[in-house]
Amino acid sequence: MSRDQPRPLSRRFFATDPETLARKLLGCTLARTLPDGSRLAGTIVETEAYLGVRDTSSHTYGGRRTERVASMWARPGTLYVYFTYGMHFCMNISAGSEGVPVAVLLRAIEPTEGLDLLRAHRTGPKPRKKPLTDRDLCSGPARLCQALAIGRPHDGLDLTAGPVPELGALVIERRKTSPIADDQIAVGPRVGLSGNDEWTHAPLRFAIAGSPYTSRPRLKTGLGDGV
DNA sequence: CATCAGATCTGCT
DNA sequence: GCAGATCTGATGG
Repeated sequence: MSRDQPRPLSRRFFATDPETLARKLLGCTLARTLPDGSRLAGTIVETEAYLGVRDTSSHTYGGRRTERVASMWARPGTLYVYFTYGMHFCMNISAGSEGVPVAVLLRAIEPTEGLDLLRAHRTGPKPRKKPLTDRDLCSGPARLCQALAIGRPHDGLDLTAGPVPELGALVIERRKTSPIADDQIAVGPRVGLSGNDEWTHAPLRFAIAGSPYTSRPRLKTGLGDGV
């Protein structure tokens, strides 16, 4: 409440191939304002690219176009939120161009604002055996969504548009610092895939090298990542 | 730290 | 029916 208004990125920022977008997003601030005005934010530290119709691990492999994946086909900058494993949500941002179903999965952020509320969202009503550490708050695609209170209603949200009264706001803020250099980005295979082809092992997972806020399994740079 | 089962539901075969 | 872009708590080293 006591900060500048979030400055969303333009459509142009998202209108690129998913690998490029996955790299560009690293270091950007993901800011969420709840309907009651509370502000939550964090720095994006881990992403994955999903390459669409040719990518066997993409939800749109083979040109699949069902209601569920409609947002991946939408304009770049559209939020694609899907429900999985019976209890989790994961959020992606569509990339490329309208009609080209590629996207970037947000896998982890370093929490920077609203830590207490992020923790409350993650903990829920039941007491925990061991309290969540800051590192546990947003280090995983489903954790991230739970902490930021992102769910089914947010699917299809336009990240380049303003806030929605009932849903609050969600924006990627224009970066204050220079982009993360390629030699500071750790690259590896995507997480949680069950296939066993070239796409399963393709280096499409990106993280800020050395960040302690990424999800497990940790990524090695092979270039001295400082951890 | 590593591995494993269980939770819980939806879209598609 | 069944597998799925996951997470948690428990167990063993």
